[in-house]
Parts: sequence; structure tokens; C-alpha cells
Amino acid sequence: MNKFYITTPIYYVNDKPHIGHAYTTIAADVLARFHRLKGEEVFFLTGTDEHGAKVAASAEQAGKLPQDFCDENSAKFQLIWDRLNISNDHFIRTTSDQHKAGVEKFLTKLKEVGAVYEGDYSGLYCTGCEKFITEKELVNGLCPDHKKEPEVLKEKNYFFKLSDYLPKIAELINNGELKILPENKKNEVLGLIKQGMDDFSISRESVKWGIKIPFSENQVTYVWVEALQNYITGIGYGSDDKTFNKFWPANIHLMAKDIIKFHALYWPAMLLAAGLPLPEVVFAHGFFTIDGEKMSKSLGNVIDPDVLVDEFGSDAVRYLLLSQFPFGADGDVKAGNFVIQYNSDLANGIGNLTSRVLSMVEKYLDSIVPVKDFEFSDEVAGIWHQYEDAMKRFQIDDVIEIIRKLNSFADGYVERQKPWQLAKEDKDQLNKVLYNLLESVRHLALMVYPVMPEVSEKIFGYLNQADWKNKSFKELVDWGGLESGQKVEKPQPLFPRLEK
RNA sequence: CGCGGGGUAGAGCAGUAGCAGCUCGCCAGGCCCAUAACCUGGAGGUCGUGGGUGCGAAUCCCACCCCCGCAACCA
Repeated sequence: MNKFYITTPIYYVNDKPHIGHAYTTIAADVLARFHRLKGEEVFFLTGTDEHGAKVAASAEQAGKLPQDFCDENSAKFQLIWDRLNISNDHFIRTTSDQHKAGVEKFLTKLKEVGAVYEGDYSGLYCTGCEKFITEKELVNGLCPDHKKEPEVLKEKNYFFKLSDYLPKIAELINNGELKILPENKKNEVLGLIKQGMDDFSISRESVKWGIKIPFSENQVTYVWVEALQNYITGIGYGSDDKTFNKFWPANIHLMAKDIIKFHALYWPAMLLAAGLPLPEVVFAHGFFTIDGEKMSKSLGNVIDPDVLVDEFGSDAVRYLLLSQFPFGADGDVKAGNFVIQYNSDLANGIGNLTSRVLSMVEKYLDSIVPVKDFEFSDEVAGIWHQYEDAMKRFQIDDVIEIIRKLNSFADGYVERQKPWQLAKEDKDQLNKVLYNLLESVRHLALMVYPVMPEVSEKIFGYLNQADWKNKSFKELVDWGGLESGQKVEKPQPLFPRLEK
């Protein structure tokens, strides 16, 4: 049996879940569900990143212990993922014992192979904040919080010999063993290597809220370094070798484009050093703008996924987010378009087709599935071929396009065949037409499943196929899954129209 | 010369050389099974600007204009 291991980034607990987190996570869920459908053994990992000076500061500001603060905020992510029907197999938290054990093992390994050395880290240090701050954070050269000029401070740090591994990584990217997708991101990453990159510090002396460096008394692991390791600790590195060996390397690390450097360079470099295989694919999707503007807290245009789910329901939110623009590219989201698209694609499309087909079967055939007919068999097999190909290329927007095509193909067929006339004139033809339509609805439900699992289950319910998950993918995709003589139900509207 | 993305119908986008497409909206018909849903047809584009290469360019090359993102922690 094939395995499929997919990850999202772990999200920083300092943030509230927003539409961007949801986008990445839903996309990963779609892929995970598709691979499960195919009968593969899937491990889908997401989680939260909980260490670092910022978290400690936020906790203090909130008057809470860092761990309590993390517990609360991590729970917010878990809650919204539940609401969105995210089917992750595990939720990794970087403050868990599982993670800490793996990090210690990994760092020790890096030290053993000589990939780590001691050096001086120098940066701007604000004595008010008691931490390093970046130049970007300064306002007129002063710390924005304490209105003080930061001093240049050096501390002893451990560094990772990134430069030792870059040539090898460039080679692996070029020969396709490490795939960076989409293609333009690959060039970007190769460009970074060409420019040359400095070794990076993997520890902090000034930070307290973190995982202790196993070979140092007073240093903690730099958050980014430790966060990346969630991809191995989350499946048991350092705690459960069996699961780890089964699922590593990852088939795909999915993320937004801002953190591609860490995933395409730093992380593979550390893995190489530790002697572990590299992930197959690093896929970076694009950013949203909201009504043409950058999404930002200060503009107040950040969309809360909770609010969207309240308005549209979980399935529709999943569909609407993923159908906005090609997966991988940047794109604009017009908030006002959601209602329009909900009505046209979901209410008038999938919802209405299901409703009209099942209503006709009820009205003309007493809800009994007629004799099998294979008119659409080849057509639909071809559509499945495109569907699987799109999934393989991670083009979820294409998947949605294909679903729409099957939908409108079936709608057009209804118009051409006019079952309401056949009911009076030609019962044989009516049976054929309705069988083809019923099967089309079944196939539609199956294609829709990774994107909209709830609605898919509902349609299978109306078709009295509650046991569909026990069947193999091949059986499900074969034409003729509905047995003649069985009953089907008349549906309730799957997507009630929204007025606007 | 910091890196990168983009400028195609009213809106949002697809389209890396061979009759310029999709969705929404708009207009006109049709249908009556269905969630006032569905189907058909139509109007609407000098594909940012100027050059170049080609039998042929939205698509390749050069220059320019404009928008946007990123540059150690907001997907």
C-alpha cells in the first residue's frame, strides 16, 4: 500500500487563525482526503508553533504563563479546523514532550556530525524588551515599545553550517529529486543559492521560552529551527520509530510562499546533515489580497474563517476559498463575490442538479433506480482521468473546474433529453436518461468529496450509498455503481440560495 | 541595476507562437424536471506602450510606463 505524508506549516500561536491559515490547511485537507479515497495510507500533519520571545512577551502582556497562553491559542486553531472538517491525523504542538524529545535527538545528531559550530551572534538589543530586535522593527532608530536606542550586543550562539550543504541541495533541485513547486519558485530558490547565503544561528541565549539546546547549559533552540523539525517529530522521530520510518520522507510540504526559503533550503540542509531523506515536494501557494489590498491587521481587512463558516457553512467556505484563483499563484479575493459564487456554483450548480435529478426519479420512477445504461461511461472515465491528473499536479482549482464541467454537462443533457416529455412518450429512453443522470450525480458526489466532504456524504445518503467508503476507489469510479431496483431519496436543498 | 509577481471583454481570471477563452454580470430567446434554478444565442477586447525576430506573437527578444508582493518569524 502506498503511503502519503502531507504537512501544513505549524502556525504561530501569537496569531489568531485567519483566512490564510485556513487556505493552506483546507488545501492540504483536500489532498489528504483524495489520497485516502485512493486507498493510500495517509498521514496529514498540522499543528502550532509555540516558542520564542514573542510568545513569551504576549503571554506576559496577557498576564498569563507562557504555557497557558499557548494552550489557549493552540486550542483556537484546533477548534476552527474542527469546524472546517480538517481531517488531520495528528496535531503537533512544539511545547509537547513528543516534539521536545525529537528536537533533542535531532540537534544532538547535527552536533555529532559536525554541522554545528560555536560563533558570535550580533544584533540590536533593546534592554527594555530584553531581546534582540530587527532593524525593520525600529521606528526612527528607536525601539517602538521603549523609545530607546538599541545597543549592538554579541552573544555566543551555535551556528549551522548551511554553506556546506547548499551545493548538494542545488544539485537535488536541478535533477528533480527535490521538487520545488510551482516552477517559478524553484527558480527563485536557485537564485537564492546563487547569491550565497550565510550560515544561520540555531540558538539563542537571550530567549528563555524555548527548547534547551542539549549540548549547552544556557541556550535555547531558535524557534524557526525547532519549528521545522515538527515535520519529523510529529510522526514520531525521537518517540515512535515505527511510525516515523513508515511515513518519512514527506510527500509534500505545503505552505504559503513567504516561508519557502526555510522549507526549500534550511530544512533540506538540516536533513542532509542529519542523514535523513528529503521531502519529495515543497509546494508554495500564493498570497491573498482582499479587494485588491494587502491583507493586514492594521487595515482591518483580515477575514476570520469563523465568520465565513457562520455565513456559508464549512463545505462552501472550503470550496469558495479554493476556487478563487489558480493554486500556487497570488490572487485577489472580493468578499462580495462569495455570495454570488455560492449561488451560481453551489446552489444553482451542484445543489440544483442533485435536486432536479432526484426529483424526476421520484416523480417518474417512484424513486427506483432504473436498468443500467452506459451512455456516459466513457465520457466520465475521461473526466476522471483529468481529475486525477489535476490532483497529481496539486491543481485544486483545476479539480474544481472539472467538477463544474461534469455538472454543466449533466445539466445540458437534461435539457436535450427533456425527461418530462419522455415520461409521456418514451419510457425506455426515460429510464436510460435517468440512469445516466443518477450515476452522474453519484460521480459528482465522489469528485466533490475531497473539497466538500459533508455535502458529498449527504448526496451518497440520498442515493442510499451510505456504505460507499467500504468500496475501493476503482469500484467507485467504475460506471454503474448504482444498482437497478434500489431506492433513492428526495433531497433537501444542499445549498439554500443566499439572498443579496 | 536587491529579488519576485502582474498589466487580456464591465468585474475576476485562463491562455508561453497557428482561427482570443472561462466564470460572473448584461441583452434576447427557449424550457417548465429543479433551490425564480436550467439550456441556447448575442453584445462587449487595437491581449500596458514602442520597437524587433518569425510565414505567423497575448505567447520569443529589447526598451519603456504602471500596479503589487518580499527582503529572519502574519498563510
